[in-house]
Amino acid sequence: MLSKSAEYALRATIYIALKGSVDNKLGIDEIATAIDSPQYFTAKIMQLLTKNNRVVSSVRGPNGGFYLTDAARKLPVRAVLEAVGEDGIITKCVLGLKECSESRPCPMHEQYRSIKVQLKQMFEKTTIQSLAEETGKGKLVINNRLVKKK
Amino acid sequence: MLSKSAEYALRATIYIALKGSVDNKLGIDEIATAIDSPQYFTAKIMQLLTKNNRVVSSVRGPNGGFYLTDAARKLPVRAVLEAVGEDGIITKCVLGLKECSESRPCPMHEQYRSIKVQLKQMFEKTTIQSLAEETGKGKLVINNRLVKKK
DNA sequence: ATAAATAAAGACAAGTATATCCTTTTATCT
DNA sequence: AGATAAAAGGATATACTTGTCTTTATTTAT
Ligand code: FES
Ligand code: FES
Repeated sequence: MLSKSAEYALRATIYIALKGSVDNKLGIDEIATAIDSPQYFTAKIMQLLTKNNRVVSSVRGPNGGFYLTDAARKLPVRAVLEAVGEDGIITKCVLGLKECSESRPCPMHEQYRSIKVQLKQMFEKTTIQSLAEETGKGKLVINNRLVKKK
Repeated sequence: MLSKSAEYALRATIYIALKGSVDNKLGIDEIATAIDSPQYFTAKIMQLLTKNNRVVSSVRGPNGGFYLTDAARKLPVRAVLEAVGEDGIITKCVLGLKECSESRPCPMHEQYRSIKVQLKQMFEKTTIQSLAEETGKGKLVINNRLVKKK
């Protein structure tokens, strides 16, 4: 469905939204540990997310790290996918034809049409902030470790 | 969304269902040309589809080629995905967690739940035959060439 | 039986994604 | 100013996917 890059990018962004802030920036080691991802690879992906401050903000040096601005929190999840070059999932044809359109539909287009719309809406109407909020309040998980019992 | 292998497998299978039969077996060169796919690579994929006659049937030698049995025509599209080892799309978590379940939901699970069900149904309720029929009667396309004008 | 056609199988090449490590830059603190 | 902490950037390694080519096995037709 999504590439590893996209998966890590989404998990990392959600974690940063949940635990970080301007005065509590998160280090790459903490992030990678929290979301069960390979640290150095995740660092590379963060570079894509921070390019031009598009999604994630960062500062170097002591007490540096990653955080999200208020504006970034309002971005749709799709922004994360775009940052890692993975938004094909909401644009491409299931059968891999160059174009997906009503005027040139593939055999699965009819069946897929509505699903594609819903995928699109899921990634465009859901904001980073709303995902983080859900995660904060619930029993939602963002890594592969066992859920802690109370 | 899907791998190239899966895309070619689906396009090839649909084409064979549409144009082939026991007494009109299709050669790999014809198939690859028809669906705009690299011939040798497609041949490899056909080997996966014909393993144990799971989806596609084949015979070698003069007048040999690929075709579908009546039983195969009734298979769900999912069978093609399984043959190429690509059915993760209907089983895995969007965020790449090891498990996708109600008891251990990721932050996107709630939003994705219904889409996942629909994807599953699309691949399980649609048969190879029904796709071929749609393709046969309509203006549906299965390659990247321009649609012929009448 | 021999020849020819065709898929199957195997070996390899190229490209892309994933992962790790090392060096450089920048910011902070003393 | 100097030391230190942290991300950014670059170089490299590994694995997987995609694509090509050659050889082998099998079937059919002559
Ligand atoms: S043309 Fe294939 S999904 Fe739209
Ligand atoms: S747990 Fe992530 S989609 Fe179900």
